Amino acid sequence: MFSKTCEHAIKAIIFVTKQTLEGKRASLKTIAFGIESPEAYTAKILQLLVKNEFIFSIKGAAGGFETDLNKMKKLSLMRVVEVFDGDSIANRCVLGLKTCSSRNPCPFHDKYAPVRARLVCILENTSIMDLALGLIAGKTSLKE
Amino acid sequence: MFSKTCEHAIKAIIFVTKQTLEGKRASLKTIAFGIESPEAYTAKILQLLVKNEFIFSIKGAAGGFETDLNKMKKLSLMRVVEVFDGDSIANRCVLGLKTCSSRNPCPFHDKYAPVRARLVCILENTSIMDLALGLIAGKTSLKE
DNA sequence: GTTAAATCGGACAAAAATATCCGATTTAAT
DNA sequence: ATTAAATCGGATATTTTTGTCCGATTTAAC
Repeated sequence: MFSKTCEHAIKAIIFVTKQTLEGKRASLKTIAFGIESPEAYTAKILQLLVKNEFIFSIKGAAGGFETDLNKMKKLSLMRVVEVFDGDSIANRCVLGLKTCSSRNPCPFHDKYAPVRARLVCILENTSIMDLALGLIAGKTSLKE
Repeated sequence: MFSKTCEHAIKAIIFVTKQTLEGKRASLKTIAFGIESPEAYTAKILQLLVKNEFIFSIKGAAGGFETDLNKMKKLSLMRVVEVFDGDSIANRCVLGLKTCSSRNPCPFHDKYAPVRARLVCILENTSIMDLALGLIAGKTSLKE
């Protein structure tokens, strides 16, 4: 559903938010270990999260990454997904047709449309904070 | 959602079913043109469809591909997807965790589970014949 | 100021997915 | 039997995605 890059990004921002909630600054190493993703690749993804102002970084000794908790309450999963995977979740035809729409639908369009609408709705109404809180509560996990 | 290979496969089997409904045998060329997919790649995919007994091929001059219409009434989209993409649609964790399940969920698992269940239900209850009939009725399209 | 821990950014590498090529084989039509 | 249209199957090529490397830069701590 999401690209691997997007998966890493989602896990990373949830992890950093969790750390911030716990009063800890998260280093690249800690993050990569915490979400079981390759360190170098994770570094690249964190840079993108910083560039998009989803998280911020502190350079120098004892530096790392943090989030703005109030921002995370408002930031939807949808916004993060859009940055990494564009609008493919919401718009791309499941059979790959360029011009597929309700006016010119592919054979599966009408059956899939309500599922997609529901998915988009959930993505828009789920905040990163929601996901981080579930993690802190021990109800969910980012690792095997 | 589906791999490109799976997309081509779905379009191909719908197209062949439409042709069979119209009393025409479909050649590779006709199919590739009709679903706007690369000819050589489509040939490969048709072979897989044949091997899985979703369609059958007639060799020699004036040969091509056909489907068993009664079979297409019963064949669900889900079965086709499973052959090409495995059970990833129904089971793979959206964040890529190996052991994600309702017992050990990733942060998004519980929110996504009902959407996935609905999707699987629709895939299982949509037959290839359903999709081919929509195409014949001119309500849907396989090309831009 | 020096040091060391950390991010930053661009080039590069590996792996997976997508797609092509081409000769071999089959077989319907004549 | 011959021909020609078509599938079959394995090797290969291209493209995209995923992931790595490494030197440059920043900056907090001492």
